[in-house]
Amino acid sequence: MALDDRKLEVLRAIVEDYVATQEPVGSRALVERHALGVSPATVRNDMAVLEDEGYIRQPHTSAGRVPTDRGYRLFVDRLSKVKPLSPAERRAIERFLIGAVDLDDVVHRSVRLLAQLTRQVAVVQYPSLSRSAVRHLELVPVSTTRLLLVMITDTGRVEQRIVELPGPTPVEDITELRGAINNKLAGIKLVDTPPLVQELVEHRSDPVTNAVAVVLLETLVERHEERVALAGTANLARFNSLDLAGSLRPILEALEEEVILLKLFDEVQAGSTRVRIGDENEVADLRTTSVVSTGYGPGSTVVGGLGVLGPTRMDYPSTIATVRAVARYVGDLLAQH
Amino acid sequence: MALDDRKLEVLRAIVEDYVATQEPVGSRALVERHALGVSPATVRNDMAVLEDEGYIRQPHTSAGRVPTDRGYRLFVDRLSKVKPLSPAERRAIERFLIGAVDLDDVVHRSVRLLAQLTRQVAVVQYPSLSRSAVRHLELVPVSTTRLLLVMITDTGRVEQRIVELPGPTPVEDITELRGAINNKLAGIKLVDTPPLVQELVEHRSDPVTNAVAVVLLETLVERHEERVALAGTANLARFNSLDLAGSLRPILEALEEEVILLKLFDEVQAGSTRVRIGDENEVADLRTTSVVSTGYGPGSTVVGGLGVLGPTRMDYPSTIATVRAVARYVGDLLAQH
DNA sequence: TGTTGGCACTCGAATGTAGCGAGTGCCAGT
DNA sequence: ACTGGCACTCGCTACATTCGAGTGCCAACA
Repeated sequence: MALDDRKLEVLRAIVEDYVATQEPVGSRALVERHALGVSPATVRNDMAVLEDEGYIRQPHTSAGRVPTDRGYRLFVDRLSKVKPLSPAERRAIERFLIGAVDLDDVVHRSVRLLAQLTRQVAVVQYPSLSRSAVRHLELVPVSTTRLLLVMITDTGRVEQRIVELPGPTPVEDITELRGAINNKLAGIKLVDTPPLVQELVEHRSDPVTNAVAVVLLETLVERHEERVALAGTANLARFNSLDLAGSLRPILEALEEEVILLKLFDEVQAGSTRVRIGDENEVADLRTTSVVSTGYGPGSTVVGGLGVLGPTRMDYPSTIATVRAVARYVGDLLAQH
Repeated sequence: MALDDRKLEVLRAIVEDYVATQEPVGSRALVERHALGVSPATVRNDMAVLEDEGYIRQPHTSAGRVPTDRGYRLFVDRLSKVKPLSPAERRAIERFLIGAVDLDDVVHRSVRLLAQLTRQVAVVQYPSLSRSAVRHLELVPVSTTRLLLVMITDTGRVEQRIVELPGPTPVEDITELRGAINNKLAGIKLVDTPPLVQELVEHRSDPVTNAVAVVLLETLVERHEERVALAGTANLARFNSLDLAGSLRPILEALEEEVILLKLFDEVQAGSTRVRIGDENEVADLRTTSVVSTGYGPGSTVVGGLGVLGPTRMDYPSTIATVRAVARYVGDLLAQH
């Protein structure tokens, strides 16, 4: 049986009320608060259908209805209009991000901002190394047999590693090698660098170049250096006894695993916001939560992801709007920088 | 009335049992589990005295006794011997820390290790900039009017800032300036650098030096760049309903404030472990918790602090032992590096 | 066919009552 | 100074009762 307009309207009303009040919503309350133009009895019939179709359910026999994951999904896909941010929120975003001095600062500020605006857990991925390009590589001698390799990317990220040299090496050699490396790699996307490093090694074939190249390749390739910032875990405690009953601990544990957090941004795209509701999450411990994520970057490119995580019972329209807005601002900021 | 030996013994038994079972302990249970050599009635008399003195209290009239903050304090000061780590724990520490590749890695690994071993919230402060010395300063041109200033400290920490130059500047000038700066500052404790930078500016007095010096001073002086790593917040959820009843949220909030975390390490010293129990904490939101902290650094110097935070009902002897052990290992690691 | 009012029914939450038992404080005896 | 005994307290659990929100169903109606 297809759902007619009124049934959809009923579903929307249920979702909105439940999100607002956090309590199962009954037929009477529904017709009182929403101008549905029909009696409670009619609404009850509609609700029975919605329940058959799996969009809502009853916690107990004599309670009101609560949306299921599937109900939220329908709501997000077809029933909700993205709620535009209030001017106050826009101002808050600008004020908060305007003073950022470097990349670290941008990331920290945005993650806190996001947590504050959505009152949920916020996650911001640092601009992904693999999606950036090399701006500059520096080799700094720290002793006669040790170098510090510093890589700066066009997104402002800085990575450093220690290189152990095979033996004492004059500074001039280092300087020369640095020149060669920069010539080869500057401006190149990180993904495209490894073959160039190989070329370099083959062409020069001396032990120092070799030693540097090994570490350099690690730095360029190793994805495990992807980093994320987290904020607002305290907001989880707000729900403790209700939606997330008892599952708080596993959620906190999951949030401490960088690997898991990175998964949230697996396939992010700029502009398109992704919503994963409850069971749609791959990570088992996060099945009681919803994740709203999107990509960000200068212009329409994507250098990283950001998003928020909260109970499935969240205010999707505002959350989505906020996540998008913050992503756009952060992207702009990176473009200027 | 002074507390005689047996009364102290009773207090110790109460603390140990309560920590182990998490339930108020009564006189009968006490004589059964500990070889006190006296009857429950005698113990009751002792307990009455201990209660008068404020070392223990009764949650309700007909319940057993629970240590107060003051009781824990006495226990920690006079009654507990530091429990040596098990070989398994020592091995775990070594294995966990051995593979660390850089400073970031060391800090991350140790904070996770600490959280895991103590099953509590762990906090590790990055080696404090103010306590380190300059190893090397690098100036990397990223465009004709922009430099990246990279500072490497002897603890392995790397700080970077962007410098906007007053106008296009030839690379040679930059190289020369770098040499001058390094001559002046290499090996100097950060605290002692500002006057030297002043000298440099006065001596050279050109606009480029000026621009660099401004940023350099910021980097050298600004304490707000102190950073901390956090792990094990999920462990807080274990206590939720019991010790920390309801206060979980404010605690999580406090833990998100770097400023507050840094306060935990305000006056840390190497070797001496500091224990702050309940009310002894300055931060109001942490009054239901205890903090065990110590300093670490190569040799007997201190470059940062680390510690754990948990409910006042914690296993102090093991926690203290673990915190100390990890601090020592991390210190050693920094010494090698 | 869709909508409505009415009504019996269900069941969770709240409230009240009673008994149990762990634990105490006190006291008299050794 | 210690101990056994005893009356007393009071939180906890179990059980019974009530209350009411909310439902499903049905017959009536447009």
